[in-house]
Amino acid sequence: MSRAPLTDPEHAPVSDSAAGDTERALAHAAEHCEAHGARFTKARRRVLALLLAQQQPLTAYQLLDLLREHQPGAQPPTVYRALDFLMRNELVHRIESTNSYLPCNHQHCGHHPARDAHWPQFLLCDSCGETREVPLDGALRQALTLQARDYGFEVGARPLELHGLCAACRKA
Amino acid sequence: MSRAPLTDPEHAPVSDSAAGDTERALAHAAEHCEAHGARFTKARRRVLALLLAQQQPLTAYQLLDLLREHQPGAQPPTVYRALDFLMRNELVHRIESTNSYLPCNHQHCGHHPARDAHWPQFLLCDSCGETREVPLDGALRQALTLQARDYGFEVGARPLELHGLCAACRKA
DNA sequence: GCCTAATATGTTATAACATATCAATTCATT
DNA sequence: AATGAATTGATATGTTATAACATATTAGGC
Repeated sequence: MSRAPLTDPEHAPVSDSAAGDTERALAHAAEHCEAHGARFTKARRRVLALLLAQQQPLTAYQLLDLLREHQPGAQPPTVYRALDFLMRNELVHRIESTNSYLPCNHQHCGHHPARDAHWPQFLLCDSCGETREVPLDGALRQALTLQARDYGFEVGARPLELHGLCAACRKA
Repeated sequence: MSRAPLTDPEHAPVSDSAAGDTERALAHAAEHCEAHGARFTKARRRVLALLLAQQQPLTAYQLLDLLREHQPGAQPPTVYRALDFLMRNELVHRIESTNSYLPCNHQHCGHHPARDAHWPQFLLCDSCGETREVPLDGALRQALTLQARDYGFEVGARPLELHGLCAACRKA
């Protein structure tokens, strides 16, 4: 897999609005953890901040490389533990088809008041790598559930990963 | 991941009907390859036979262990090359969420006259591990396509992996 | 039949992704 | 401060997959 170049939020120049978004997302994460009695430690915050600074999902080892710029002794378990914590707390998603991780955008899940319970869906562009998290709409959800029922199967709310072409890449 | 015990088609006793199914599937594969100018070699046949003898998907290294019973020098590339070939020729599928491989059942794809082009779907039981390949029905297919279109996204015909509970495990 | 180009396989090594284990530290609570 | 639970550090290892290069096999033209 070839992947795009990466950004370090504490070293690279970022737009004010992007930095503001990151701050807001970190503040939201801190609140969310507090509310659930989970400890949003420095290590966990740092990993989430690195993910938030990217336009694309990162693999665990890309994240590790970035982390080592601040924390040279970081090892794989450092990253994987932080990712496990963040995933358990619905702050990060894992994309199985690309072994990569990205921040939850909170559009699909319980953190967002207007949405049903967690059932995120990802649109993955096979051309540019864009990975977009969108809510699973009712019609699709129902179609999934019904088709599964034809086979006596009850589907769980695992993220769907839909590969294809994003709007920009379709034009080009 | 814990996995069920495995079967070696050339050593273990199997029912006549299962053996017959395997033979038919191998014959079908041979024809299919012939028709496409692809070489269905001994190595490839052996790997497909091992997969056909299982009730469940296998990982590449489980397959390697089985392969080594006949072919002690087999190495990872032996298995991965055979799997690549079999996947390119639509004879085997890879399940991304479990890093495992299983034979195509030909119910969903061009090999089967009554079906549309390749768009398999898998129902994966998180309790017993059953992995069932079923055709993606029209309603679900349309719902997927339409929802993606809302985001300017064009979905490709990649297999869907739906996790949940099979009928037997729901009862229990 | 023989040559040759293409395809497939053997072999070694390594890349890429992830977890087990145990010791040391930190933290919240008493 | 003492305790127990959660977290982190550190080392090693497990698991999944591919790169790179040598050798063997095969199909097709001569």
